[in-house]
Amino acid sequence: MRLTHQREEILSFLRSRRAHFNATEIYDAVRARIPNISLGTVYRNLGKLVEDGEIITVETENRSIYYDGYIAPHTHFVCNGCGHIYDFEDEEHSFKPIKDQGFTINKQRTVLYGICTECNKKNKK
Amino acid sequence: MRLTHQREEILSFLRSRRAHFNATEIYDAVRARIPNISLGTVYRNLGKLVEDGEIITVETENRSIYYDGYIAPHTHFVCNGCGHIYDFEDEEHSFKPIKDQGFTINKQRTVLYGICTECNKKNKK
DNA sequence: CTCCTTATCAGTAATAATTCCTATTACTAT
DNA sequence: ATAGTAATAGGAATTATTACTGATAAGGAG
Repeated sequence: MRLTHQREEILSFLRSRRAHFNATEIYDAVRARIPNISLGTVYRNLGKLVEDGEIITVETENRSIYYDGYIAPHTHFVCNGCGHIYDFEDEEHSFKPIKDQGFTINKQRTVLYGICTECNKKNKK
Repeated sequence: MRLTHQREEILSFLRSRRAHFNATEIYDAVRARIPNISLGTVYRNLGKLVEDGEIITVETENRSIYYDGYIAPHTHFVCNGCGHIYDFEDEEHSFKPIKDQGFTINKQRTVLYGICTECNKKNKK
């Protein structure tokens, strides 16, 4: 995998921010540094970076896929009030019964939905 | 919420099969019984049924949303070999640290990805 | 440093999934 | 029966993502 300028910018953007972005948001952010980058390039590189394990995807009930430069296993919380995605430590999961049946687990995703602390405070007022 | 013929057929189809279907598959299945039902109607009713808690959605790394008539909390396993989605019991999760911070959790989704027992067997041959 | 191969690029067209719109029909309560 | 509301079929529109094409540039060999 060649380390192109475009790929470098996309990866460093995702690594520099502990947040979750969809392809369009990444496109807009990277365009500030590479004005004529195309959306197709963003998608292609995001795909390659995921394949390579440099970043991960977060699938939620929202329509678009979010990309995350923080790749250690963790749980996501989507706030249905403000839409923000929060990171939390994973609780212990062994998935032993599943593995014992002969299933190979390569990837694990947990997404919680609800209302975050901030939005809960606002609602009380 | 009116229990229309269309809504009834969609719901009973999902309840009768312990499997996971996307909107097009449900459309095709229900069309066998209501030939002139429209895809828009299928989507609208799926949305209402989800809102009402009669069915749940499963978001995966595949592009389309899957709908599930089995609403008790459970974990999904997506096989990257055959594409089949399996159901498993949830392990115990308290999410206590998250709740203690003032977050309200309304919904929890865990999706595992890997290779199922059947596909593992086939690969060995 | 220069050449060469080939992955990658920008730009654009195509596809797929989902949502929206409009005229019409069905149900409910008066 | 009538008015008012909710749901429908059918199709158009939107959104997210992928595929295609000729041009460009990354990285290795000499």
